[in-house]
Order: sequence, then structure tokens, then C-alpha cells
Amino acid sequence: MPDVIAVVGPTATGKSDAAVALAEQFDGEIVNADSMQLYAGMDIGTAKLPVAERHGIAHHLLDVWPISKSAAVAEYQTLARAAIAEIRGRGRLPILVGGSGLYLRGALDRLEFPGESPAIRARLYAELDDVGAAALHARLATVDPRAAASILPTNGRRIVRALEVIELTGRPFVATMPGFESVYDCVQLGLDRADLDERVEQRVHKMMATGLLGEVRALLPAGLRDSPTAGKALGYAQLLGCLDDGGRVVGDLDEAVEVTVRATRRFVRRQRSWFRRDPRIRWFDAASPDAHARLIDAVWN
RNA sequence: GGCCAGGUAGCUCAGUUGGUACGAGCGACCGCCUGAAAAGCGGUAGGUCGGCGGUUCGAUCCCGCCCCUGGCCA
Repeated sequence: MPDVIAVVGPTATGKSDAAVALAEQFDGEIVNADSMQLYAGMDIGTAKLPVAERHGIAHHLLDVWPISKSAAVAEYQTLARAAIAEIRGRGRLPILVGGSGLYLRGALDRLEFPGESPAIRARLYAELDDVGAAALHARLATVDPRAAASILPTNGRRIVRALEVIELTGRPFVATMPGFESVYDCVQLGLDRADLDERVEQRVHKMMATGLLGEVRALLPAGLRDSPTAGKALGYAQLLGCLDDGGRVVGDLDEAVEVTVRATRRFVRRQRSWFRRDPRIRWFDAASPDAHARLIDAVWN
């Protein structure tokens, strides 16, 4: 029996249900590894499993952040490892579930995040606005040629982060991901399915039918629009574009839904290309009628 | 039936005053990713320019006929 099980894969494949089935089978508890389900109040649009469908299984790290908070992998890493330790301490099996690739690796792998400085970062972003990414990249090249070589001159975000870390630590920025080395004895189960594009479309429509617009509207006073990460979530960002600050619809909702479907499909592609590289993941067809049974078998090996 | 507009990349459209299509956005495919990762960034592939004939050294662009789409008139 492994220390930890992880259920990974692109969005809308049925990971949450599969995790519940595994938890029921192995006396487990679930730890969320979805960057957006961390936020309280974002339920419909993040496809958070409703309490009724959790079958009494304990779920950790859901609704732990206010939407005003900027998401951060390093913090998640700490939270996730603490949750895993605590669950194991009680003799139960932690089951990590989610589609946020970097978060999963942060929790599971030998990864160290070098710290952050909001002040330095803010200054660098101001500079980025001013002089442009190419100029900042040129500076990075003089300070840290290796980092500059692996970061494209057009990727302002990563250039800023590299300069921030260098300034903060006085050391070069490690701009390449390390190999796949877990800190736990972990089984990673990947879920995917061929009809995902259709499912994504259906799911977005279902979200609208079950009140996503109202959910977005309700988060307006809490500052969803100004939230650096929560406000960028799929569906939320698009619907925000249709609402004024009073929550009145001022844009084309059908258009927003269409854009959300497209953006979510693109997201699925990105998730696949991220997870594809990890040789440890064992893949399963989520559309198979006995998918859960196969996952359970795989845990035994 | 007549008139007008239009038929160019999978979609929506630019463009060529006749000399190998600078095409663009979206989509598709592939990839990158160390504190915003549902974010950010990069690469590639797609075109008999509606059909047939004519004029021309040469036509997607000119002429004729035909087909299709939309609109207007009858």
C-alpha cells in the first residue's frame, strides 16, 4: 500500500468521483489539488463536489482561501504536506485529487520554492510595463545567463519572477523543472477520456443552468473582479466581463459561455501536455464502465 | 423572373490597379512551465483564391456562361 495516492488528469474527467470511490475502498481521506477549489465561494464554476456526493469522506483543502487572496504554490505545498502528514498520522490514506499540475508536483515532489517579495515583484512589473519584456530579458541575461537561456524573451511573467528570486536570494534562478522524484511512496493515477471536448461543453452549460452567473454576482462585493487569481478562473473571468459592478448583465452571455467552452478545451490541452511528460502516471480511460474498479486494482498493483 | 452584394485557410474576413497569396483573428496540432499554473509563453500545419471556357507571354484579380449564398424588386 502506498503512502499517498494521487488522482490526476485534465478537467471534467471524473477525478472527484473516482477519488471518493478510492477513499471508500481504502479508508482514505481526500486532499484537494485544484488551485481554484481552494477558494471559498467558488463552487459551481470549479465543479467542487457537493457535500452530498462526498459520501461522508473527509475532504481537505477546499474553501481555505478567500477569493481576495492571490494563489501561491509554495503555500499550497505547505498546506498539502501538513494535511497528508495529519491524515497518515491517523492511520488513514491520503488521496490527492486535482488537475493543477504544478500544485501536484509541489505537494508530491522534491521541489523547493525560493521565496517571494511582493515589493520587488511590484517594482519589476512596473518596470516591465515601462521598458517591455525584451529589455528585462536582456538584463536577466547579464545577471543569470542560464536562466535567460531557458526563458523566452517574450514571457514577461517568468522573466519578472526570475529577477525577483535573484534579487531576493542573491543566487541564480533555477529555471528548469527538476526530474520526477517524489517525497512519498506515491501511486499516481491519470484519468482521461476521448469525449472530453463534448463533456466540457455540456458541463459549462450545466454550470450556467445551475446558477454560475449568480455565484459570480455574489462574489462581486468580495472583490472577485480585482482578485489576481480567482478572477481569472475559467468561467468566472468570462462572466465578469458581462457584468457591471452592480451585478447587472451588460454583455453577451451566450458569447461568454462559448468563449468559456473554448478556453476550457484549451486548458485541457495544456493539462494533457503537462501530465504527459510525467512517466510515473498510470493512465486509465475514465469512460470505461469499470474505471473505478481498475483504479482500485492499480493501487494493489 | 429582374437587380444588387458576395463566393479566398476548418470558421469569420483582409488582399492582389493581371506577374509565384506578406495574409489576420479564431479554431486545430505540438511544446515550454520552480510562489498568479483554470495563469503565462512559444512553435507548426492548413488555400485547385466557386466551376467551365475565353482574352493574355502570364489570370485568383479582365470578359462570357454556369453554380451557390444573402438582400432588394417583382
